[in-house]
Parts: sequence; C-alpha cells; structure tokens
Amino acid sequence: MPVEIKTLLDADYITRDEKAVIRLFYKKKNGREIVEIPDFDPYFYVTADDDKNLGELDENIKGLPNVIKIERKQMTDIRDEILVLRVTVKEPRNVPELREKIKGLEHCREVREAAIPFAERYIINSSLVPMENCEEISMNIASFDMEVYNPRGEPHSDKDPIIMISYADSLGLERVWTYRGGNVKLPFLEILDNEEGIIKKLVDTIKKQNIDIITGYNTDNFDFPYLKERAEKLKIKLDLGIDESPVKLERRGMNLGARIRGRPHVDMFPICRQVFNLSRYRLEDVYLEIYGIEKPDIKVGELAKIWDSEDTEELRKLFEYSMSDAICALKIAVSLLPRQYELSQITRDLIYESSRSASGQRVEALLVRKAYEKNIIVPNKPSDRIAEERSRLTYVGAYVVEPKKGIHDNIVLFDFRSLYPSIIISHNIDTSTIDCKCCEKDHYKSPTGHYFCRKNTGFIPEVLNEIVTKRIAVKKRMNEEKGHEKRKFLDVEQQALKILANSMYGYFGFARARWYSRECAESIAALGREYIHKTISDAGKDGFNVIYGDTDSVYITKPGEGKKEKILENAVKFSDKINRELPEGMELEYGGFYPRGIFITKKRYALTDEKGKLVVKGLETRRRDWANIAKETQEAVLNAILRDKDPERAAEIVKKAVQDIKTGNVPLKELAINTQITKGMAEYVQAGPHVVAAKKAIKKGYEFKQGDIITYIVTKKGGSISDKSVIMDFVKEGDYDADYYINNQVLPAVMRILEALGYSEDELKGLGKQMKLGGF
DNA sequence: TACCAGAGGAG
DNA sequence: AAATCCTCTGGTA
Repeated sequence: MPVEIKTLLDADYITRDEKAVIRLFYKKKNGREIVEIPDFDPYFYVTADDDKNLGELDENIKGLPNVIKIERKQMTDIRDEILVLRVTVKEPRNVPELREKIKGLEHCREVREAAIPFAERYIINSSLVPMENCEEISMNIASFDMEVYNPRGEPHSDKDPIIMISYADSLGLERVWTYRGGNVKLPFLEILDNEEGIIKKLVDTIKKQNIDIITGYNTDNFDFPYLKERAEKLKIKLDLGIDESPVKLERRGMNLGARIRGRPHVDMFPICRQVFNLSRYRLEDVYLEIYGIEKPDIKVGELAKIWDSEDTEELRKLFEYSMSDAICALKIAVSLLPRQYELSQITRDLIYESSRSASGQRVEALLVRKAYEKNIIVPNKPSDRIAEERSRLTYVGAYVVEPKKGIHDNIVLFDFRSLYPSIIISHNIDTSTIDCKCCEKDHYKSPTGHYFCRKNTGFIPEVLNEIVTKRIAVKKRMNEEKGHEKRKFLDVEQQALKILANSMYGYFGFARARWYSRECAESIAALGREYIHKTISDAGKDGFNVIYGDTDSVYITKPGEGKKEKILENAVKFSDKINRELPEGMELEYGGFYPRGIFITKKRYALTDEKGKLVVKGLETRRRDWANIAKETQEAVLNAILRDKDPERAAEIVKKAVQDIKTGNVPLKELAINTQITKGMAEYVQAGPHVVAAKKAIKKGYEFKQGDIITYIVTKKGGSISDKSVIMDFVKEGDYDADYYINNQVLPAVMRILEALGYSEDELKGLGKQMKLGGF
C-alpha cells in the first residue's frame, strides 16, 4: 500500500479525563486529518551530584505526587557518560511544580529537559518533520488586512471600529468588506451592514475557503490583537482554529504572536526584516523590493476624514488601497513561505515557531532534536543572571587588515569558503572535545591555548558536518535538475542550510545558548585569524601586495604586472599552494577580479568589476541613515572615478548636487534620513536627531516603539540639528536646511572619496566655485 | 576639543 | 534574545 502523503501543519495537546492527549494537525492531498496520541506521557530527567546517590534521590522523588514512573538511563552529558533518572509524570502541568520540588532535594544536581513543551517533545521523540511534503500538497494561503477608524491619530481598539477588511487567497478570491461605500462599484467590493458583519465575513470565508495558512503584514502585533478586542466587544467568536478554537495571543519576548490551532498564522513582517536589507520595512517597501512595482498609497492620517466625508472618489481610492494591501501581503507570502517551509523541515520545528524564531533559537531547535537522536542529555538554558555574566565576558574576534588607502588597479580577491563552519568541522571544536583527557597535551594547540580531541567527533561538529554534507548534495541535485520550479525549491533549501551552518559560530558565543562556550567561540576566531595571517604573509612572500583583508578575505595586487591574464595565473598558483597546506574541508577560493578599487578605511571601500558594475562596502551609499542625495552623489562620484576615470565629471556632479540643494528644489524623498529607535524612548541617555523627531511626533499623537524606523528631515527652523529634525510626514516640500544637507551630508560623503585620492582639505574647500582634479 | 552614546555596517 | 570589529555623527561638558 502506498504511503499517503501528508504534511504536519501544527501540533498541541489537550487534557481529556485528566490525561494529556497530543493532537497532530495534518493536511493531506484531499482534506485534513487530526491524529490523536493518547498514550504519550510527559517526562524529564534528574541528574545526581554523584552516581552513588542516585538510589537515595530516586527514593525521594518516588514519594512526590503525580510521579508515575522513574527509570535509570545512561546518557551522554557533554563528555561524560552518566546515569540519570527519567521521571515520568501524570500531566504536563505537573512538570513545573515537580521541577521546583526536585531541585530542592538533597543530591539533586539538575533537573533537565523539563522546559521542552509537551507537543514539541512528542515531535522530537517521534522524529516527525513539520511541513514535510508540503511542496507536493498545494497549500491554501489567505492574507487579510484591516483599516481602522482613527480620527485622533493612533486608533484605540476599545473605541475605534474596524471600517474595512481586505482579503486575498491563493484560490483567487479577492474581497474588500466594508459598510459604507456610496455608489462605488468595484468587482472585489462587498458592502455589508456593519463592523460585526465584516468580521463575521472574514471568519466565515477563511473556513469556507478551507484555508491552511493565514498570513498578513504585522498581523501579530496589529491586526489580530485589534481584531480580537473588537470581536470580544461585539461578542463575535474568532473561532478560526481547525477545532473551532479561538485565536490566541501569546507573549513572545517584546512582541505578540497570534496562534491559530491547526491553521498556522505566519506574519510576513518579521520574516521580511530577516530576509531583506532595506531602509524601511513598510509593506510598500518590501513589495517594491520583490516586484519592482510601486503599490497604491494613501495617507493613513486622512483615513478617518475620507470615511466621514463619504466622497465617492476618495472612498474608491481607499478601497483600492485596502485591496492592494491584502494582495501584496499574499504575494509576499507566496514568494517567501517556501523558505519558511524549508527552515521548518530542517530544524523540525512547527512553522508557527520557526517563522517567528531568530537564528539562535533555530540553531537550538535543531541541536535539541539531534541531541535526542544521539542520546545526549540537553543542557539547560542559563538563568538571566548567568546569561548576563556571560555577556560581560567578551573575547577577541576577527582580524581586519589596515587598508592601503587610495586607488588600486587589477585587484584579485580571495576568500576562505565558509571559514568558521569549516574550522569547527576541521578542528573538531565542541564543548565535549575541548581540552579532552583522552588526547595527549602535546598535540596541536589553538592560539587560545585550548586543544580539541582527535579521537571522537564532537556533537556540534557532527551536526554541522551533516548540514554541510546535505547542502552539497542538495546543490548537486539542483544543478542536475532541469525543472525551474524544482530547482528553485532546491535552491531555497541549500540557502536555508547555509544560513544555519553560518549561525553555529555565533551560537557558541550567544549568552543564552544551551551549548554556550566562550572558549569554543574564541578558539574558532583565533584559528580564523591564524589562517588569514598566514595567507597574508604567504602572499607577501610570493610578491603580492595585500591591499586589504577582513576576517576571511584578502584583496591583492601584483606590482609591476599590468596584464590581467598573467596576474590571474600567478594568483591561482598562489591559492593552490595555500590550499595544499590547508586541512581537509578548508579552502581558499578565488573571489573575483576587479580592474579598479578605492580603499578608504577598514570596512569602507569601493570596486568596479569587469562589467563596470560598482561594488560598494560600508560607505554612506550603503547606509540607511544617510540622505539619498548624499548617497546618490557619492555613488556617481565613485563611478566617475573608478569606471570612467573622469575626475572632472566627479567635480561637476558634486557642483550640481550642491547647486540643487541651494536652489531649494530637492524633493523631500531625497533628503529623508532613516534611523531606528533601538531602545525604549525613556532609556535614551543621549537623544539623537531621530529620537528628538520621534518625541515631537509622539506629542502630536503618533506612537513609536522599539524597532521602529524613524524617517526625518532636517528642516530650516531650530538651533541644533536635533531641534531642526522633524518626521517627514509633518514637513512641507522645500522646508529643509540647505546648509546641513550640503555640509553634513553631500560634502562629507564625497570628500572622503576625494581625500583618499590625495586631495587636501583646502583644495576641496574651493568646491563651490570649481575644482581642479587632474593627474590621477 | 575630547569624550561618549548611538547607529549601522562588514564578514 | 548569533558573535566581534570598526567608522562615523551629534550631543555634552
């Protein structure tokens, strides 16, 4: 009989007759399935201060209420084989109380694995893979978005109603539900009686359309909390769960998570923040990034006014805008969800979890599962106090070469392929292998003085090797695959594996990690420094000039050699020689040839490749907290100098930008500066312009929270720069401080380039009139 | 002018 | 709730 294809969307447990029953929510090719597991009992482990005291500890635990069974088990604890007690208890809710009681018992060293959620425990122990096969089962995905009445600025869910809900799904249904529309006729528009009607319509539609995954943009922290409060007020059931259970809001650190049983809710906002590097992360910014298309926009500040005016044309625009929000969120979900499916499968974590977890949590989810497979007892998470202590202890990281400043020609780049992962594997770096007793102390020591076992492969190197091996296999399959769709899936998979592999080093140094080891992190970094130092020194011996290098890369030139072919020939010989001496699994790779480059300081430089394409690192052009006018002028100057070798034009470009600013015709869009609020407003010791601008906006009814990006303009009015800074929404075109944008934005950005060419401050001061830039 | 807080980038 | 290294700005004394 063929195995039926199904995918695990969600899991939880319910309590029935004082017994926990695991529920597994599957989607099949046709229909759904809820599998109930009634006979899985919660358990945790207890370790003793000494093996000989295990019996006494056992006796003491036996007497505690709700303990069903105690067994002895041999397990690996970091590097030791130890005997532990496996304590099975009646219900999951008994675990926290028993943990506390047992912790206080004599001879108890630690209670372990007591904080692993029950349903997750079952998934681990049964080797289930969430979202497995999901590529073969078509998922019904729906997104929604709400517009809310906001006559006083920020809306408040206790009094301001939802005025429309837009909905789009992968089956092709698109709707805007509202209850005031004048005579507007639009194919997707449905006018219902009231707020209650539109909320009920959303709930009914999701059920009727048989939706498997619900998405939206910022739905965790706005739409669902708001919807939930409105529904409660109107006494409407928000029973979106497959089992008709209501939407549940969970605390997740500083944020909320809206959980829907059996029908995963995935908020695309945090995912977009992880995936893209943008100046801002509004829906329209992300949409523009993916599809290159501008989304219709309205000013949300005028939303209430439009609603009250009942102006047909304005309402029509509002409906179209609302519709586009749901459609954009759906499109973003369709393009990014495959990545989430892969992450879920690789880390074997439910998509609700994996779509909200940061890289440390993802690594840890994977390690906890691999530990179970290998009979390793999982270390506990550190307490807040321990985590804080750990963060205070820093260590030396990567090495950065002081660049040879100025212009260079015919530059060759080499870098170590996956330097840190390959060091962890090649040097077997792990908490179980560090300074082991089984290996003699005379063998190779890392620069930190630590050494790593050569007999037994450590846990993390083994897991990492599995990831790397799998990635190689996936890449191979991808390259052989002809079908475009299949190829894309394999590419997403190999990228997900790469991200995970690259997170492992950071995980060692992560203060809240279960497998934290500053010594391991430090050793990896130290070995990295050793490899790059050796590469630099060998390059010098072979007659190369090392222009720059950072962590795992070197930029080199060959003095006295003008022909590209000859340079590359020599360079490849050089890297071959390096590679012959490297341990297996490590490789110095050719990274490209650049006809020209300019190096300013560490981590700040620009190159042109052979196609004339500009590559900029670290300079203002790459930063979101600089105005477009400065970034674009700098980029144009770089192109003029590097690609066109035309410094005269560079001077013209600067002159024109300065002129434009002076005449007052530069649009605000070109002057906006984006800066993130990285802490609570009250915590600022020193308020920068973005904080001051935000505070002014708050006085006018705006709300900002940690993580929000402030877009502000330096206006004419005020003393200090902060005084002059105002949120862009409040600024009229033309109201900007020309002086600031010339002297604090455009000129510093371009002068850095020109100074690196050997022009003195004084020469450059004459910029306003003319600039003589000959002879380089 | 010197120093510090804060931000965001590189790898 | 991944690490460190690094540059640069604007506020403050």
